[in-house]
Formats: sequence, C-alpha cells, structure tokens
Amino acid sequence: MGREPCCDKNSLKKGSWTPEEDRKLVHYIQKYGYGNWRTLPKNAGLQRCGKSCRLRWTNYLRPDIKRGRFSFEEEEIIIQLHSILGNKWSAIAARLPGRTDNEIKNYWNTHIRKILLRMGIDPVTHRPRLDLLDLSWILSSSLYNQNQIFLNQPLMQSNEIPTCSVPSTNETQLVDQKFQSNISGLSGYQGNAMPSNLTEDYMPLPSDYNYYGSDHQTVIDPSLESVLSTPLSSSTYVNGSNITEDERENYDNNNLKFEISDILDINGFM
DNA sequence: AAAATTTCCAACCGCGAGTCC
DNA sequence: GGGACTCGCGGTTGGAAATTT
Repeated sequence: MGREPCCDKNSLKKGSWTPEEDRKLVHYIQKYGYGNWRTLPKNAGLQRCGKSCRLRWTNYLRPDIKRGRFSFEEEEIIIQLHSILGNKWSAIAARLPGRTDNEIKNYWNTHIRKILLRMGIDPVTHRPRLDLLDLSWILSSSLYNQNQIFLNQPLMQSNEIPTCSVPSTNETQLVDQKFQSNISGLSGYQGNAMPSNLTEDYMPLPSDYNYYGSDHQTVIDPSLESVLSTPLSSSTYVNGSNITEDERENYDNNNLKFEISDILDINGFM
C-alpha cells in the first residue's frame, strides 16, 4: 500500500546549507548520480529532506549553472518568453542554458517586473496601462526638472497621428499602439497584440535597443540605478562590442529619454 | 556611527500530475 | 482501483546585505 514517507521531517535540518553539506551532496552525486532523491540524503549522510537536496542541487550546486548578472540577450529572452509563456519559469529556464527557473523567477520579480510597472506596462499582460505608469517618477526626475528633455524631445515623426490632450478611448488605443510599437522595436520583444503595420513608423530606436535596459536611470533618478543592476559582471555587449558598466548606463539613459516620451505623449498631459 | 528601511535571493511551502505498490 | 508517495513547479518568505536616514 503506497510508499514510505520520503523523510522523517522531525529530525531534518532546515535553512541555509553549510559548505560541508554542499560538499557531501556534490561528492555523492558525482559518484552515484541523483536518480532517487528520496534515498539520496540518507546515503549521502545528510540530515536533509530529499526535496531540499534536489532544490540545492538544481538551483545552486549543478556544475553547469551560470552565475552572475543577466546579459542584455538573456533579459530580452526572458521578457519575450514571459510575454508568451507567462510565469512558466521552468519553460523559460529551459531556453536559457545555465539559468535556473528560481533564478529567473527572482530576477523577474526583483528587477524586470518593477521596470515594467514604472513604464506603465502590466507585467502580466505585457500591455500598457496608464494607471500603472509612475508619473511621479517621471515628473520628479532630475532630467525633467533640469533640462526638460522630455518636453523638448521630438516626440513624433511627421507622419504620426497627433494625440489630443485629454485621453480618450482613441488616444488610449494610440498610446497603446505607440507603446507596443516602441516595444516591438526593441530587439527580441514582440509583446501581445502588436499592430505590425505600425512598427517601422514608430521605431525611433536602434534595432538592438533593450527597453528593460533603460531602467539604468541614474540621470533620471539615481535612486533607481540599482533596479537593473546585478553584481559580478563588469562588462556587457552592446552592438556587438564590449562595454563597461558606465557605458551601459549611459546607453540605457539615452534610450530612456526617447522611450518615455514616445510611450506617453507627455505634451498631451501638460 | 547607528538605526531604520529596502532590496535581494536562497530556501521553503503547498499543490498538481504522474507513479508506485 | 485507489491511496500513498515522488517529482517538479510556481508562489512566498526569512534573513542577510545594502542603502538610506
């Protein structure tokens, strides 16, 4: 009748793993493999539940795990796949060699989700929502106060449809279209329900631009700088060349100027 | 310098699907 | 056939580290 419980929970250790426990787990798996998580802890001399061992191995100890910050390309893939798959972290992780579902999930929740919310994008639907846009952040930014770049930025191309000052249903749609168009210009991102015929008209950004990367907003608001930052790696590729952190930051900042103004026709709200 | 607050992420929890007995 | 179990997944949390006051 059934199986024995996988472990006696009362005698098991919980919490952070010690280097010694890691060593035991790695040593055992290297020698015998990890076929049966139920019996592994006992055989390996660990006072842990098999579930905890599996998690520790798959999320941390596996030799093929890539550690360090996510690259532009990886961030692009995550956003693109999330727009298609939703919170299917394991499915997303399957397409990012060396990254775990837990790591991607954490990165999404701590970095990307915040960026999308500040930009007025619903992180669930990947569609713009004005009620999510953090206008206070835009208006209080040093960039706006000092240079009013948002206002001076040429918002539209001559062939674009002008927006009116009071958001109407049509304008909401237009903002939506402009938003999707800009997002679609970012390499890799396609979003949902993007009107494909608008793409070229509304694509002021280079094809290798990354919209999430624009959250390196030191110029806008230094307090937000860390939002996209992850430690360790000191350089990143942009346009096929290696750049420093500062260069990446500047790159992102420059793109933000375009991005916010294009996403929202700020003039219409002033 | 210290306290308070925020951020980040490793690890835990609970659930559903599939498997075992 | 069905209850007990494993496995894998996604959501949540605890606490360390970083940042701000």
